[in-house]
Amino acid sequence: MASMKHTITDVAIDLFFKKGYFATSISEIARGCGIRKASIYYHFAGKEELLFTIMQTTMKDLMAGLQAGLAAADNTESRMRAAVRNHIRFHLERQKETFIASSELRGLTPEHLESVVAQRDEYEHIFQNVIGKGMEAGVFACNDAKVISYAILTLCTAGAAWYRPDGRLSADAIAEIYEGFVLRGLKSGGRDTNRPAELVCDPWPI
Amino acid sequence: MASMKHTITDVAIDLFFKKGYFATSISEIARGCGIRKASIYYHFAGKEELLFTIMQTTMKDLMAGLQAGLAAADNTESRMRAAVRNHIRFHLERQKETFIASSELRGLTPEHLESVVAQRDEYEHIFQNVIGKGMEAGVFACNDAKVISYAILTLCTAGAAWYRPDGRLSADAIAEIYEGFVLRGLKSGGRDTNRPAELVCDPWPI
DNA sequence: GTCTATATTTTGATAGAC
DNA sequence: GTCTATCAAAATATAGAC
Repeated sequence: MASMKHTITDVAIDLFFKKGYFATSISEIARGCGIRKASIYYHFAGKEELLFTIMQTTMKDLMAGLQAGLAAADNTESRMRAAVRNHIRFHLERQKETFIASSELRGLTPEHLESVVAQRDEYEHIFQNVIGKGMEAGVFACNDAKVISYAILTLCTAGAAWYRPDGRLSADAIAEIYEGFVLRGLKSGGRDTNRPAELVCDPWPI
Repeated sequence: MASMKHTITDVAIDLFFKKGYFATSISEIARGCGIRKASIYYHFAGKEELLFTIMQTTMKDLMAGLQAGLAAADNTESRMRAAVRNHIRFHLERQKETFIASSELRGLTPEHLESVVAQRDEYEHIFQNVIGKGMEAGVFACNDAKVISYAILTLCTAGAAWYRPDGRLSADAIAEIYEGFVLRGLKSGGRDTNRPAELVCDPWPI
């Protein structure tokens, strides 16, 4: 059932995750698939195209999860919770691909880099919009939405770097802890809204 | 004043940060220093020793900053604030080195990896101790101190990946936003302490 | 689709002159 | 301390048989 193209992708994901993109050779990927390295070039133009394919698929699926989560939520807080939950869960459940997608951008050609960064920017923009709406509504502490979005996104993204599927806590348990931590951090009413509103409520001026 | 050994280290930090450890060659480092690649080997045993030196120095300085910050604070909250502030500020101000230290561990020999991981574990342990004390005292929401420590540490560490020294916000401004976000996330009294205390107050069982 | 064989380049590292 | 010269190994990628 599994095509060789699929097998190559899976082996590459495994090796790129374990050793890194630059430290992984075409020969190793071929060995993992039980074929010779020349055969790889029948399925992919080269190592970089393999990396690009992995990243593109990952970003597409990540975005789809966000859209689905947001569509099912009807107020600012539940939308934010859905966004955080999707982001952290996706990064734990598809750990290898998400880790590659966030750490191997330097392996892409300029054209492919531009394409993946565009996908990432679109995703971030939606995320920042949810945060910005919450700040405008006073549900979240007024702060710099862009920096806060980076904080939340990278926080979850880094989960792919330390998570162990056979570890003490399940992905669900971690997602619940993270969701609580992030939402508390966002909430207004605390003593830590320590900057004047007119200075920091400026979500997207680059 | 600057010795060649120092110059080599600086050039290597620059290139490892920009291109990654595996994608950087000894020739490139030599070119950046204005010498031939063979001369590098007079100062360092090889590329890996260069990486190890960078990482070791970075971890030592990071630890020194934490110790100094904690020594100047006298209660749980201010100790936590000092720990977070040191961590985020260090990762922004010494962006290149900290980025390398957190993303190029796979480039180390097993012996050197063990050494750096030991330094990192010691650092994490101190950090987790501050969090654990806050939870015991009821100052922080009772939660899994280990996971929360990973959340906070990776959150700040990732700052080295997106920070731009010439960007809209200074390292100080970002540090203040992060400190507020993290402390709010930690505080008890919110509605998000959603797990039984006896289950989650279990800081260090691996 | 996969193979063998090979071209080309580059790598990390060493020897020995100066 | 830095150089020239060189080595051996490994890399990506291609040509052409089957």
